[in-house]
Amino acid sequence: MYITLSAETRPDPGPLTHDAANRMRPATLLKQGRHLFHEGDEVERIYQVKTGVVRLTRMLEDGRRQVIAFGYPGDIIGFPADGCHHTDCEALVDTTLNVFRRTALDHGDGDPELHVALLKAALKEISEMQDHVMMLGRKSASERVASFLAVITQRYGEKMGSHRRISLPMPRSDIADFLGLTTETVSRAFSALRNEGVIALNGAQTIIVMESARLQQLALGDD
Amino acid sequence: MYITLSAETRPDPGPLTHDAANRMRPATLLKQGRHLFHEGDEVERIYQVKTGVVRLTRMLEDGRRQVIAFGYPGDIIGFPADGCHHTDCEALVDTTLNVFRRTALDHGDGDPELHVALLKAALKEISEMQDHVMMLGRKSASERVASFLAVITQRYGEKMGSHRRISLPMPRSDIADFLGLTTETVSRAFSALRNEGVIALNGAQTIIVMESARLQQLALGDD
DNA sequence: CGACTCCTTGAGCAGCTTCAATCGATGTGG
DNA sequence: CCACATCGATTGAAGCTGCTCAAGGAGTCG
Repeated sequence: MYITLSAETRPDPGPLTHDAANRMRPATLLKQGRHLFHEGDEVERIYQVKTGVVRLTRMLEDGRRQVIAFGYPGDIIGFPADGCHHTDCEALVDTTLNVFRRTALDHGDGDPELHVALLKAALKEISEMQDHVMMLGRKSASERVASFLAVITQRYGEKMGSHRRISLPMPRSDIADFLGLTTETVSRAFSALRNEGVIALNGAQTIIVMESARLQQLALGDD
Repeated sequence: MYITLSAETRPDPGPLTHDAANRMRPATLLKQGRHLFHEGDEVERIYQVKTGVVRLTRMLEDGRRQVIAFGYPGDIIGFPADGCHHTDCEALVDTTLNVFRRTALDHGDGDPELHVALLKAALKEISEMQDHVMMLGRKSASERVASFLAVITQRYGEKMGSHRRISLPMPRSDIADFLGLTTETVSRAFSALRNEGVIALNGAQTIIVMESARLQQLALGDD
């Protein structure tokens, strides 16, 4: 999950293709808090999130942390670069994953459709990452938070009459490390949105988006 | 070109593979200042920079700009997402490019090696982009500038005794938009490095790196 | 030489971070 | 069932980093 605002809804988060589904190993369960892999591990498998949410992080020597992405259902996780993982991956909630062999990237495991699908997924990831770069490089704190909420709402929000409800499985610190901010700044931005009536908070995890159009405006700096 | 610090030197920036080279169209020339494509254009071809340097940018409605990447020799440019370009691409100097059909992504244009090579290039781009995200999200201005110079030095610096020389084909404003800073901040960071004897400036475009080890320390926040 | 563009430097300001205290939800033991 | 401990979230106050605005310098091209 990166910060991409687009009009179209998310494609079916099911298996890559019917054929691809036939080739993959049975889904595995990753319990909340458990790591799927660590930075530096050799890449042996590639995963697609089936249900749940995972977090991809990278660290600097001195402990500064960046959340690279959140993996939501349908997202492909664990693309290798020179053979090893460059992020840690941890489950934010109990998560099930479809598993593919790494070799599927080289020759598609005899399944050209799978190969093409993986390439497509990689291209989508590049594009979404570009949005994330734009956000980190050029958007203000409040714009970043609005962007984050707008994307989650658009992709994963449940309709509730004219409103939408989203649940945030990650703590504020993960959101902060994703957006390049501190937890305090994220919290203040949430409060500001609440005070303006754009969102309502129901505990820290559940958010009612009252004015999603306004949220998208704010995400683009249209204030 | 993203901000990746790694020990190994850059692989041969020649054509993807011998076979792939045979399949591609003859190299084209893109004069300095000319656009290869614009944001929103339909993707018809994919390019590999042969000589020269290009700049990939993305804009926000209100004019804020982010340089997503610089394309140096060997880099693949123009990966599509839902069929169209999401960045502008402009040549910073006269540039030659190898050209591939977009369909090479779908079925390799009958060349499986090419298909694999493109996928590999996409995976590398994802990894480098992750470094860029880490930098924008968590590094200070001086660390970003040091990272930028360290990478350029490592990959493209010419040896000059114990020093290395690099030439920066892009103006300060492009560096600033790449690093998520302003030109003034970039300029100040350059001056600080000069005052500390880490680099020497020979005009604005040519830089002598006196202490590249120190530069890499600074890039990682080891000050 | 003069005009232009880009780069550098300075001064003041704003936004975000840091540090610190409080609040609120959750869970545990008495 | 309540008191209390714990952890995350929120809010406040002060400080710092990087931005804005402005002026001057350096290289380039007519």
